[in-house]
Amino acid sequence: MDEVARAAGVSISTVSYALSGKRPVSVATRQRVERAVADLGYSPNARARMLAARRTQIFALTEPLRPDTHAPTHMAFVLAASIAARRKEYDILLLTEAEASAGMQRVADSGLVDAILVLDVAPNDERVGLSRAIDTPTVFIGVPTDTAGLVCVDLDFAAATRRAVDALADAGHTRIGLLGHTPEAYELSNFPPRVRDAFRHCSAERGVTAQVRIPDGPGAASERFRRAASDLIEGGATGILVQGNEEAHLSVLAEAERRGLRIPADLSLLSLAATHDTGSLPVPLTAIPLVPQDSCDLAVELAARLAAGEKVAPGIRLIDPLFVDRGSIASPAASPTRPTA
Amino acid sequence: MDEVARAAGVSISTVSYALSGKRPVSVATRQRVERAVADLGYSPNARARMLAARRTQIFALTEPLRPDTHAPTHMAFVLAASIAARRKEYDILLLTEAEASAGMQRVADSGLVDAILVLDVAPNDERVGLSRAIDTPTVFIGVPTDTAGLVCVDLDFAAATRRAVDALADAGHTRIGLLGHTPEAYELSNFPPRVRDAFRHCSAERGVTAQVRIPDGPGAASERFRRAASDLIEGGATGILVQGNEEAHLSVLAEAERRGLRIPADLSLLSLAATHDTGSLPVPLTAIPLVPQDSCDLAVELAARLAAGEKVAPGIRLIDPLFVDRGSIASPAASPTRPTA
DNA sequence: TTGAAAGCGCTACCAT
DNA sequence: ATGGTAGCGCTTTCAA
Repeated sequence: MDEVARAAGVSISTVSYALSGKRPVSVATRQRVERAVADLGYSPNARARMLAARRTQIFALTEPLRPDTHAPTHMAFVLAASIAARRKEYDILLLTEAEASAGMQRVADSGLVDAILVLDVAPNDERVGLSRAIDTPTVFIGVPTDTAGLVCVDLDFAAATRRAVDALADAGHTRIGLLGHTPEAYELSNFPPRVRDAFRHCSAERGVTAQVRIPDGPGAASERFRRAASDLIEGGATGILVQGNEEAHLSVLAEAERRGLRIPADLSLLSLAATHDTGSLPVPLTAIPLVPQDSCDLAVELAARLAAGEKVAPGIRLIDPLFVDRGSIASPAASPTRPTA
Repeated sequence: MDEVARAAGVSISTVSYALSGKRPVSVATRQRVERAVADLGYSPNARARMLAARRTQIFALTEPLRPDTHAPTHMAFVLAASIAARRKEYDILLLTEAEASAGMQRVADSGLVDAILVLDVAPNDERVGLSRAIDTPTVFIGVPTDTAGLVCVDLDFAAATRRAVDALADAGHTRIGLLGHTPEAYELSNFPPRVRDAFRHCSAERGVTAQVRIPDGPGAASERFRRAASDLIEGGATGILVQGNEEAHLSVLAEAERRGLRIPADLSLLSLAATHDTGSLPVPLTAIPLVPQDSCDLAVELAARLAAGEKVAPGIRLIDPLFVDRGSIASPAASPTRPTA
């Protein structure tokens, strides 16, 4: 930087200001600095900047990354967070230690990062308590049980579920089903219970009969999904809300095909809170998707503000659900007799 | 740190040495320092340490993360790299920008990281040229076409393939098949061609008839895999080397079941270079796996040495393949007439 | 609009 | 075995 200053015939502080723009610099001077920078191939030293500015321009992203987690979904969130962060001149440091708290504590204590983004939030997440104990601002992508004092971001699952129930009820369905998540997901993840409860609640309000079927029992995952879908259809459901990953969706479609049910003529389907592309399935599905980029954009926005020292009111920021119509919902078949396998 | 020094009644440099261990410190002093550290809840400032020590204890991990990449595999490598790095006191900074080179250039120029790990290496990867132009040490996990001057780490695919061919040939198979990767993988990834060529070469050497079948044509991925397996069996292959992800493996097993072929009595199967657990498939498969942790451990080891200023000879470090016998290989059925669908 | 200089909080060299 | 101290390469306050 010293060399740049000499080459441009200005002081070192003027170079700093010319580059950061934190102080007005005359056009002539700025150009001389820019030329010197280009000529010398100068680029500022991140380490020195970090120490002097007291910020690293790095966010930590904590994600336990258990072996059983659904990789594509997590990858989507990591990618989305990374993209959002770069837009605001931040880099992402990955924290994947077995004990999620250890890494968080470490980067907080050492001042290695300006803020922490918490992914894959469990209802009773150990990182919740820790975030209250450290000085580094923390933003949760997902909503744990106890949110006191926390900054959380998530899809508005209640609104999404209501919208989904309404879509089926509006089309005339009176018996609707929810294909649930796996039993474990109700323990480890934060939103499945919220969706289930909202589903029951909204269905009651709309006066439609609601069934929830969890994919459990023996067999491979696809078999459990298929069986769950089968049970819902047997139970009289003419419209089903499908949750889960691509495999779950494919299994439901496979079961419909097995029974010779056309979509949406014989069976209405709506994908709820999926992160994969439900438009490229064998039968494109109308969907209320969970868009990682939306959550991550907002989370990064809040993290950046907190890192800049701005006050951000604790609380839960819910993202409005998006409704993507792909024509997989219709009125239930007029005839009560429907073809079965 | 100043406070700790005063509390312990020593100089600030002694505190530094007591904590880093870079200079012998008497037991008594060390204990006084440790007490002071504990009492004051002191933890060293990472930013200051970075500037003074001229290293950040951070490795960049560049991974394009295209939407079409197989998420579970990439995730496995990211996790493995993270674990390996933490063992050596390094953190991982994720670089996933669309133009992989931009991020690499940036962290190199600013001195933000001590070394760069390159994942998902394409045969003609743009990061190869860049790595030669920057000062930051770089380690490739995968082998590009032009490796001059590079430090690369990878599974010894040639040895793995030879071992696989030998296993089938030793069991008495005279017609063996290779279930190839998808056509795109041969362009974007670096090892599929190596395996294919080694397969043909080794088969010729062993005097066994080799068929390679690429899963292409219409239909879903699983359908293409199934068809490829079917073609190999129709072609007379009594032993098949299975590559690819879990779906590919499942498809081959499904096709075998469809034809009523028992494994290994009627058909021998060997999984080659898979990153998922081939022991938990419906039929556990004998395998020569690709173990992300092995590659990442070695890569991190080399990166750490380079970061420490040690000389590391450029070149390709190949990892010895592991052979995991799960009993899915047997002698080919004595009778030339085998049941077919 | 610009410059001078005091840090930022450590590391590591030079002493003793 | 320990202490003093000069940087590391920036940012930012205070002055002009």
